[in-house]
Order: sequence, then C-alpha cells, then structure tokens
Amino acid sequence: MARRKKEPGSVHRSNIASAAQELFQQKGIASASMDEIAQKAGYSKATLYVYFKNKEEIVGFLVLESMEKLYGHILKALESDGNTKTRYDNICKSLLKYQQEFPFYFQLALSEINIDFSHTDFLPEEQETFRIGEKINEKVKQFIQDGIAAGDLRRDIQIMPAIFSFWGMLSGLILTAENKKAYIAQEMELSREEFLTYGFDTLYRAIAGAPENLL
Amino acid sequence: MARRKKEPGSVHRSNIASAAQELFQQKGIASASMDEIAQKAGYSKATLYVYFKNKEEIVGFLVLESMEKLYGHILKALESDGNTKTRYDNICKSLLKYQQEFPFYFQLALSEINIDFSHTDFLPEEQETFRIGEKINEKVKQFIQDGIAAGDLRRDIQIMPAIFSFWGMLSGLILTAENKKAYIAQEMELSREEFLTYGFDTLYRAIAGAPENLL
Amino acid sequence: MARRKKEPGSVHRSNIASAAQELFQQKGIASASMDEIAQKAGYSKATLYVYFKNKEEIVGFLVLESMEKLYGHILKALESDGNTKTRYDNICKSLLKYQQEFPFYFQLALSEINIDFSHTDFLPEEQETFRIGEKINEKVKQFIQDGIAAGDLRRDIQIMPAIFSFWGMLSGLILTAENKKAYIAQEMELSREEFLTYGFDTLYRAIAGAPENLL
Amino acid sequence: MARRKKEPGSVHRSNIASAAQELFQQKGIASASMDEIAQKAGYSKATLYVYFKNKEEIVGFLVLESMEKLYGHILKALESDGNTKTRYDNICKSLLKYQQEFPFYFQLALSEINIDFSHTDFLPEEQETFRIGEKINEKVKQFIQDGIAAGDLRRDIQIMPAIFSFWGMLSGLILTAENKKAYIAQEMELSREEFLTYGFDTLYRAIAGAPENLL
DNA sequence: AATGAATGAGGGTTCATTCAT
DNA sequence: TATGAATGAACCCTCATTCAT
Repeated sequence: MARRKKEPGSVHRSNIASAAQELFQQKGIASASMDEIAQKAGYSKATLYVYFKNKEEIVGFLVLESMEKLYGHILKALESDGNTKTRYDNICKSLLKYQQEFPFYFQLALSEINIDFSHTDFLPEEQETFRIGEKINEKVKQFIQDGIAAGDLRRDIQIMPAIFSFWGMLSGLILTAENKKAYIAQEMELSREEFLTYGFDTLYRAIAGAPENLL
Repeated sequence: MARRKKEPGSVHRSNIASAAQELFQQKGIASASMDEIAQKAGYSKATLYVYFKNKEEIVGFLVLESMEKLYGHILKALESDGNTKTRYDNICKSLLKYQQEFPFYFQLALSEINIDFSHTDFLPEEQETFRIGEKINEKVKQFIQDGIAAGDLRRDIQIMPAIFSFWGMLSGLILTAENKKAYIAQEMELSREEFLTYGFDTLYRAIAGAPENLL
Repeated sequence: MARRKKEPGSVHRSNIASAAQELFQQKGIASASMDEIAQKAGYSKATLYVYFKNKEEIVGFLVLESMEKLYGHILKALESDGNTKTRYDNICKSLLKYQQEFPFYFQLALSEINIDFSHTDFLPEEQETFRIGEKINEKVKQFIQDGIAAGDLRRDIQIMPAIFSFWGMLSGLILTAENKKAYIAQEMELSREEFLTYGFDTLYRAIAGAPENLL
Repeated sequence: MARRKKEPGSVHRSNIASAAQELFQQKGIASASMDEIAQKAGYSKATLYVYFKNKEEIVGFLVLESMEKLYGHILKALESDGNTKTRYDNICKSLLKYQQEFPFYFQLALSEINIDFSHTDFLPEEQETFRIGEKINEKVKQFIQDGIAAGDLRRDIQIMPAIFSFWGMLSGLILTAENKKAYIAQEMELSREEFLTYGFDTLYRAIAGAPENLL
C-alpha cells in the first residue's frame, strides 16, 4: 500500500478505533481479530501497534470515547430548560442516541460483570471512564433534586437508588427494544420509537409526583 | 416441555453441559476451551463431540435448559394465589433466582444482539428456546389481565408492550444490581436485596392502578 | 499428512527433540523456529505442543539428554582399569565424543551465562541437569584422588579448583579445535585429532607428578 | 591499526555502537532490539540505518572494536620487560581484562561456530577483525620463541599448536570462572581471582621448562 | 461408545528494515 | 543528515475439530 500522508497521529488512532468499533459490534471483542481491524482500517497490522499498545488498549480507548460522548449527550439533555418531564424525555433520548451510536458499548456497560472487579491495575483509560461515569451520576442527581423541588417528582424518592435503578431499567429497556426489534414490530403494532416512548412514560409514572403526594 | 426419556447418553450430555456451564460462568464462553470442559466433565475431549456437534451446541443446550428452569420458576410464582402485588413480587423473585442460578445466561438473554438475527439456520435447541419464551409471555399476559380484572393494575396498560418493557427493565435492574454490587453497597446504604426491592416496587407503582383510574 | 501409527509418546518426543537439536545447532536456539522444527520432524506445528509444553521445554529436554549422555561417556571412560594417563585420555576422548555428538550443547555448557542465575523457577529438567553435573564432578574427583594415591598426579593438586579449571580448559580447547578447524588444518600441519592430542598432553603435564614431587 | 580520521559521523557510529554494546551484554544480541539501541543511543531508529547497514554490521563493528582493544592489551602486556613468567601472567591478565570489558565478545570468540564458515561474503569489519587476530598471534609467537630462547619454556613446544591450544584453554578457563562464579565461591573457598591464578599457574607448568629440559 | 493423537487455521505481538520528507 | 511513519514477515502459541481405532 502506498505510504500515507503525514497526518496527526490522533487521526490514525481514530481510524483504527473506528474500524475496531464496527467489528467489535459485529462479532464481539474476542472474535474480532487484529488482522481484520487492520484490514478494515486500511493499515497494516503492525501499524496498529504503533498507535495502540495492544488490543486491550483499543477497547479501553473506545469505551472511554463512548463514555465521553454519553456525557456530552446527557449534558445537553439537561441543559434544556424545559420542565421536568421534558428533561426526563431528553435524558431518555440521549441514552437512546448513545445506544444507536455505540450499540456495542451500551451493551457492554450493562454486561461488564468482570471488568470492574477482576483486576486491580486499571489502565488510565479505565480510570478516566469511571470518573466520567461519576460525573454523569452527579448531573442526574441534580436533575432529580430539581424535579423534587419543582414538585414534579415524588418526595420520597431515594436519590442514589433511583439513579442506579433507572440506569439499569432504561438500559434494559433500550436493549430489549434493540434486540427484540423484529419481534416487537411483528407482534405488537409498534415501531421501536413507540415502544420505547411507552416504556419511558411508564417508568416516569413511577417517579412522578402523584397529586396526593403534593398535598 | 416433556423431558426427554432417559436415553443412554443423556446423562453424559448433562455431565458435559454442567461442566461447561460452570466454566462459561467463570470465564465466558469464548475463553472456556473444549479442553477445559472435557477435563472438568471427566471425559476425553473427543467424547464431547460424540454428545454435542460442537461448542455452539453446548451453548444452545445450556440456554434451553436455563430457559426451561426459568419457565418453571415463573410458573410456580404465578401459581401462588396471593393478590396481584404478591404475585408480581414472586415473578420478580423468580427472575432474580434465575439470575442467581444462571448469571451467565441471564446476561446473555439481554445482550444477544447477534444471536437472534445473524443467522437463519437455527438449531433445534434455539427454536425450542424461543418456544418456551413464548409460553412464558403467555403466562405473564394472563397475569396482567387478571390484575386488571381485579382492579389492581391500570386499565390503560397495553399488554404486549408492557410485558416486553417489563422484561427489559427488570432484567436491566437485576443486572445492574449484580454488576454494580460493590458500588451500590458502598455508595448507598443498601444491600442488594434492599436495592432490588426498591427498584421492583418503583416499577410496580408504574402499573398499579391509581385510585383515580378505578373510578 | 497421513495419521501416524500409534507409537509410545516418547518416540515422538525423541523425533521432535532430535529435529530441534539439529536446527539449534545450525542456527542457534533463538533462530530455529517451531515451524521449522515441526517441518523437520515431520509433524504439524501444533503437534509439537502436544509433546512439549513450549520451546523452552524442548531445550531443557535436550540439555538434560545431552548431559545424561555425557555422564554415560565419562562413566565408561573411568571404568577402564588402565593407568592414570590412560584414564585421563579416556576422559578427554569422552568429552570430545560428547562434543561431536552434541556440539550445540557442548558449546552451551560453556556459554550459559544467563541460564544459571537469571531465573529462580527451574524446570524439573534443569534441576535434573544440575544434579547430573554434580555426579560427574564426583566421579572426576575420585579419579584425581586415585591418581594422586597412585603417585601419578601431583600431590599439591587442589581437587575442586582442578576439576573446574580442567573442565573449562578442556572445553575451551575442544571448542577451539572445532571452531578454528579450517584454520588449524591450513596453518599448522595437524589434523584436529593431532592438535587435540597435543593439547590434552600439554595439559596432562601440568598435573602429572614430576619426579621431584614423588620424593 | 591506524585509527580512523575523525570523520563526521564516526561520533555517531560510536554512540550507537556503544549503546548496542551495553544492550548486547545485558540481553544478548538477538534480544536487543534496534528500537532499544536507538533509544539508548538517543537517536531515532531510522538513524541507525544511516550509520550502519543493519544490525549485523553493528555486531561486526563491535567485534572489531573489541579485537582492537584486545590487541592493545596484549601489546602492552608483552612490552613489559619482565621475565617470561611475568610476561605470561600479564598476557593472562590482559585476556581477563578484556573479558571483563567485553564479556559478550569474549564469549562470542569461543562460540562462533557459525560465524566463521556459514557465509562467504565477509564484511570488511570481519576481515579486519581476522587480520588483527593474526597480528596478535604473531606477537604471541614471538613471546614463546623468546621464552624458549631464554630457557624458560620447554624446547619441545610446537609453537602454533601451543598458541591455539593456549588461546582455547585460557578462554575456557576464564569463561568458566565467570559463568560458575557463584558455584566456585560457594563450593571452594576461592575468589575468582584466586581460582584463575591457580588455573593460570597450572597451565604455565605445562610449558615451563623443567630442569631436565634445560640440560 | 469412547478416546488418543494429530492438526489447520488463526491469534496477538514483535522487529528489522524501508521510505518519504 | 535525520526521522516519523509504516510494514512484511515471522514467531510462539492456542483451540475447535477430526480421524483411526
């Protein structure tokens, strides 16, 4: 292959990561080979090792990248100065958008049983990823507190449990919508969006302040 | 589903599958080698291929087996003649129990992006698994209809979307409780059970019939 | 390739080791690839790993094997009930024979700077190799003591230093005869055997009891 | 040999070679990568190829350099106008000093089975190395002839065989002292120097003129 | 039925070397 | 001259799978 034009190294990292991302999605991390990644990215396999120490680092990079994007989405969702329900919907949409962009990492976030606790020597990327997760939680916490203050959310919400259970439930919902897409379309008469809207609204009801709570 | 007659060989299938199950749990499907499975099961590696066509078939067998167990659990949960909330709680507990018994397959159920749609030549086991899923849905549908009839659940519930979104949300919740176990214990002051009870109850509120709906 | 007839596994180990031995000789350990070894031995590369855990184990096996052969040679050399000089000559010839059979390991014995001290987790083969070395020293020690008792060797010989310095000097001599073969033949008018005889005899003079020592 | 004029570039060759030398010593030629050499020398990897055709040439350069140093040592050892034994001791010490300075090349000199005969297209450096070896032999030859003339060495010494066998034996001795250092210290009660002195003296006895030879 | 033996295909990684600038 | 960038070619090793018995 012809030698490449000189470009900032980060471009190559991006190219490689992007190819990897697609393959990871299609076949899973373990089954996507460095050979394939190289081919898809248009580099020689050895070149991959110029830009990433090893396969693991590619994964770490992608997870971090996706987490940063998620953070961006959430941030934007919360900036909107609509009422609580509107902002809630925005958060849900952010999550959904994130899942569309990074289906693989979305899923990974739910299933990474081992990643958190199996090893103790975390890559810098992993630590950073964790830190961003914390920042997201912080933002959501604020959102809930605002919602309660505004009288839109139930007063008896326990904030941290709520955050985590919502994170789990929303993720599970979105993932189901994705994985059972065909089934849902066929069995019900709903598009994925309609199905998800139904789910999101259902969930909102669980935290929304009922009239009697406002008394 | 009718259990297979005790054929010669079915014992061996069980032994092998059981060993595989343990290993899959510990290391993931990809990382558990046929060598290890054979060793753990106490057979020669070649013998595995007498009882299973290949590794994939072992996975399929295990998924089916776990699905059958889940069906059993759900069945028992619904048999109880308590009121709607009690039966709901029982379903949640069944799901949880299933996750405890088969953490690996539970997780798989949520994340099987590829499995459903990537190939068209389904193994018999996969088809059977699907069929059992349908049966479970059927049961849950009945439960919801009963709940509505009894005035315990909202009248405006759309049954099929509700089933699927609940399945997704509950799974996501349980998985989160599992994966963020350490984090939850540390950050909140809740045990996993308490966290899950909180989540389950929150979700129930979303479908429970509010007073005004009963009029 | 056609499947092989069932043979005791040790045959295969031998075949592999033997091929490896030749290649190590020709190109050095590092440069001889498992691929080449497999090809030369007439096995698939993967088969090598059935019989040896890894490349290192092949080396260990060969070193041990060669050491055992050396021990055998030395033993036979000393059994001869000739006088001291005859037995000395026999030892030298043993060493030479060993070098002819295992040129690579002979050389390795002199140059294994790293092997002894760089790691602490010795393979069983390595430990056994060491043990045999000890046994050889023991035998040679006895030989020298006999020689002194018989009045053939100097009384002031310090046994252990003598053993080690002789081992070093003889090895160095033999190696030189091998490596400078062409040069020696051309520059002097001596065959390798004559050259070595000259060297062996020279060295013997250094320990032989001079008349004045016998008084 | 006349030193090269200080050309531009020779400084860089030195820097690179020097870094390589250290690494070769620590890890062996094969295990020291061009990357490491470049880093240690403070150049870019590509720059190495400006000053050396390839890795092999670096080795050749270093061997030659070390040979030149050895020649210098030997020269100085023989210049001393002591008696024969003193000059002999000096030669031994030179050799030892050389081994201390260039352990790696010292060892290489003994073990270069392949280097001499495997290829026919010698690098200029290799040819030069060979030429210096010849010059050293010449010097040692003169020394022996002087010793015989002085009545210090046996009259029946065959000069060329003696030179080569001594070279081999001394090298073997020194190498053994190095490689079995720990073992020698522990098993005997000798420091390396004492051990070597014992060996050197033993060897001297083999060529020293015994009284009866002087008659 | 059960297995010992063998292997093809591939996996991640390293490294000496080259080329455009 | 000096180098950043890129890569072909290997290398060691693993593993699901097959076959003769």
